[in-house]
Amino acid sequence: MSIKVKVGQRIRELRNELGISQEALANKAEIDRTYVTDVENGRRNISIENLEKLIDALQVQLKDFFDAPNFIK
Amino acid sequence: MSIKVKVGQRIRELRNELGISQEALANKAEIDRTYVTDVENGRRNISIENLEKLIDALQVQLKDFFDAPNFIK
DNA sequence: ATTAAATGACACTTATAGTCCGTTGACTTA
DNA sequence: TAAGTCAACGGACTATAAGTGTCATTTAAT
Repeated sequence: MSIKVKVGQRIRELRNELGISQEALANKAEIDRTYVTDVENGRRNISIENLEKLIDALQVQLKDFFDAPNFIK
Repeated sequence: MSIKVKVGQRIRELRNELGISQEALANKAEIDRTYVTDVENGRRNISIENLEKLIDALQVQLKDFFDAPNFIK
């Protein structure tokens, strides 16, 4: 599975834990609503700056974002 | 400090631990040498796919890459 | 002091990241 | 009936990352 898909799944997982919509997350992270949809569905090769914005909005540390079974090799 | 700079510093740190040149790392990750220079110096907003290539080449897990004082908020 | 390896700086093209407008369909509540 | 929220998706567009070339500078060894 590609890193894009893994990142998307993890973002969706954490967003659902927060109980907020894609649009709410997008607004919080100050990125486009349609872009969040694409990222969650593994269609975007997101840059580190936008990934940081999303992870901040999801209120987790970078290291904890990547501390999930999906990312371990 | 921006995430770009932090990522660059961390890559340089891990590369030095491995004791390899920028060019050797670039070859391992199948990325251009000058691109690695730019990333290490915080001049590139790297994508998750290229970051994964570099982290793989540095032989660390994503979560361990971000488990450094620089990245903790 | 000269050579060679390693790194830095930066301009440039092309590929694609990311935005903005909208529509559609599934589901929910009134 | 609607009327609202939400996610998925498309098309057109703009901004910028990817990728490369070239020359300058540093560093270490001879």
